[in-house]
Parts: sequence; structure tokens; C-alpha cells
Amino acid sequence: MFNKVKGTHDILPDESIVWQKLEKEIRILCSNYNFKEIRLPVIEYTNVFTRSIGEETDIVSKEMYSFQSRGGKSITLRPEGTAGAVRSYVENKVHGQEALTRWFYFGPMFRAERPQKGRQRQFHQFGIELIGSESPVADAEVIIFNIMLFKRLGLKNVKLKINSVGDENSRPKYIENLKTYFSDKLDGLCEQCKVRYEKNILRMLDCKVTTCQQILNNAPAIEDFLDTASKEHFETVKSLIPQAEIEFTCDKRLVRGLDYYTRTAFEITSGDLGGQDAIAGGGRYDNLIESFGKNKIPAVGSALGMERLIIAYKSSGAYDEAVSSLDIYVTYFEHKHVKHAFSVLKNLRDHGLSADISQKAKKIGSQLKDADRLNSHFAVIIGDDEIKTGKYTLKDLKKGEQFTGLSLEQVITEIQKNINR
RNA sequence: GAGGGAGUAGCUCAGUUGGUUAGAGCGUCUGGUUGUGGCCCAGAAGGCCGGGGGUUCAAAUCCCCUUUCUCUCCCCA
Repeated sequence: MFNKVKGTHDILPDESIVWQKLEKEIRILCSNYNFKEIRLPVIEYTNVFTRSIGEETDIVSKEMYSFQSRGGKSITLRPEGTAGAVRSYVENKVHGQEALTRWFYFGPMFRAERPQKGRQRQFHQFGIELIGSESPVADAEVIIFNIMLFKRLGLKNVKLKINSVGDENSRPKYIENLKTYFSDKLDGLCEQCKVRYEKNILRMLDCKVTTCQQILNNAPAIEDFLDTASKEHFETVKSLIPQAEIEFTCDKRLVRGLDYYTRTAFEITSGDLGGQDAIAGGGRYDNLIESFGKNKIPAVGSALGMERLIIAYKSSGAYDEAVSSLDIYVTYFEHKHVKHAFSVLKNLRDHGLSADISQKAKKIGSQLKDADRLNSHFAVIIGDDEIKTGKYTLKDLKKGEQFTGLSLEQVITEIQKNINR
């Protein structure tokens, strides 16, 4: 027996039809918002991620699939999309071609985590990146895009939380302050918070342990450390989102797991997901491009988990069971008819119909049963009489009606009349 | 990395205090007479009871190990 690798998943046709629908809706909205598709490699040199995401983050420190190339260089399966997009932006000198870049991408991402509901080792993200604008308009656009997508798909129980995580001026001061605040309170904190205190103090803010929460309640808040420019930026973002008739809450404890975020951070959760409730997240990353060796170019972006989107979509109520279907199925009585049937099949397909044919000249009833199972709208029946006269028998399997004596042209027009695309 | 739950037919699951050839529903295949699907009826195929070891006269059932899936924590999308 061969098994799929732990945390990977086969998407069979019954499932891929849902993916296609969602991808189609997403593409429509992208064109609506003027985002253009980029397709990037699944592997990058490891330092693309370590430098941008942050050495101390969980993703980099314990979740990356890295290996040595034959030349001895360290290569990593991408754990997220932004780092590669920024690498590509800088490498292709896109900043010289356009003032503002609006990209979107789809694709598999890889993280070596323990799989559970809504979390796999190979998972798929859709993301957008808006590069080249420091304006709060850009932040608002990215956030609004995500919410509008969920509205378009009919998702319910979706909540938007936003926060400002500061920038290179305010964050160090804030972190310094947090350290002092917690320094004499470490004994009352959970074991993990003690580790976070040393490694990534901001993560302490969203600890769920109640004793930690009590201590956190009196902890200094990031907003008191924001400089006036950052404050103004955040206020403008907050004033723009309601213009799209979108509700949100400000969550002072919202921090993100990737180090590159500055100023605006947001997260969208769904009540339909269980433990892993974040369906999309993102924020501003004004210093990331600079760290790839370019001038300081500001940017905002977001990513959403496709598997999680599908879970939420399926439980939304707006979801109709997607079924594959066929326009016409070709049946024939005896083996000697197969050549003729085959040319009819080709003709039907040439007219753009989705058509299939029985593999064997078994009993016609059995062939019609096959047609029914394939969810075919029509079946054409070919035998001695039909071949002799060139007039076919067409059966409408949905209505249970049957037409006889139709020429091939009439067959095709009858089908085209009844199918809607 | 830590902790729960579960592996029996293609699918969903029964399986008594260990006791003969391991069951059901759905699905699949065949048939119910000549060239007509869905409903109905009849029949058939299909299982190393996840794998290995142990206890026993006897193991799907009890014990140990292992593996896979799943869920939770952590973290993230």
C-alpha cells in the first residue's frame, strides 16, 4: 500500500469542481479590483524566507521544508507567498515599470505542522499584494477586497479584526516597555509566555490562559506608542472601511506571526472553522522590500487559506452541491455500429458539446443507465435504422421525452436549445 | 512538540460474556426475452477485521508494539 504524505490531500473531481467555482469567483473579483496574476516558483532559496519572515518565528524556526540542492545551496518549499512575491518584485525591477503594483496569486504552500481540521502540510493560499503605496487607501482596499469576496460567496459568521502594530520607530519602544512591565510578573505567567517573553514578546498579547489575560489587561497598549503619522494612518484606515459598508472591531491584542508587518494588521475569522478560525489575514509591510536590497517601497497584502475558505463556503448555506454533468451520451446497439457512433461523437464535440460514448455495445438500457449516472441531459441512440436513414433518435433524459427522425443538425440544435451556459 | 478519538466490503457502519463458513444498507455487476434510464424484484462479485507480536483449545473481540487517519493545544491562512 502506498499512502499520501502526511498532511497532503488528493483533490478528486467531486472536490475540484468546488475549487474551480471559488477560483472563478476570485478571479472575477480580482479583475474587478484590478489585480493581476503572478505565478511564482514553489521553491526559493531559504534566505528569502528567513530574512523576511523572521528567524524567531514558528514558521522559520520549525515549520519549513528545507533541503540542499545538488550544488549545496539551501532551498525551501515556500511556507507563504509574500516573501517570494517581494523577491520577484525586486529581482524583476518592477518598481521601475510602474508606480503601483497590484498582484494576486494562487498556489500551494508548505508548512511542517501537525495536521488538523483546516490545517494541512501542503495547503493552498490565495493572496494579493499592493506594492508601492504608503497611503491608507491601499490598506483599506486590501481589507475591503477580502470582505467583499466573502460577501460575494455568501459566507456568514465572518468577523474582521484590525490593529496597528507600529513601525520601526514605535515598535522597539513598545517592546522595551512590555519587557519592563512583565519583568517582575513572570512568575504569574504560563510556561509558554515565559518562552515568548524571551523570544517573541508580542505573541504574549494573544495568550488565552486566564491568569495571563489578567496580567495582560493592565499591560501597556501599542496605540499609546504610535507616532502621530502612524496614528493618523490608522485612523484613516478605520474611516475608510465603513465606506464599503463593512463592520470591524479593533483588537489591541492582534499581533501577527510574521515579523515583517508594520502599522496595519488584520485578521478575518469565520465561526464555521473550529479551532483554526483564521480564514484570511494580512497587513502592511513597509520595510520588507528594503530588506531585499531596494529602496524603501511601502506595501500591503493579504492571504487567505483556500481549504478554510471551502469549509466556510460549504457550511454557508449559499453552497449548492456542485455536480458534474454532460450534454449528451452516445449509445449504440451492436459493435458494428461503433464506427458510425464514433463519427457522430466527433461531430457533437466539434460543435462544442460535452459528449461521451459507451465503451461497449451492451444492452441499450444499461447504456442509458450509464448516461443517467453521468448526469447527461441527452442521449442519442444509434442502430441499423438510424444509420440507414441518417435520422437519429434523441432522448431528453431530464424530461423523459424522445424525438425520432432527427438529422444530426437537428440533434445539435435541439441540444443547444436546451442547455444553458 | 504535547494530548484525546478511531482503523471491519468501494462508501456509511453493525458485530453479544472471546466460540463454527464475518453481516446490513448504499454502490457495483448480471438477470427479470426482441431497440430504451430513474422505481421495483431476484441473483452475484467484493474482506489477510490497518500491520506485527503475545495470551488462549479458540481472537475482529483481551494485552503490548507499530502505522495511518482524525480532533484539540501550540501556531497560522
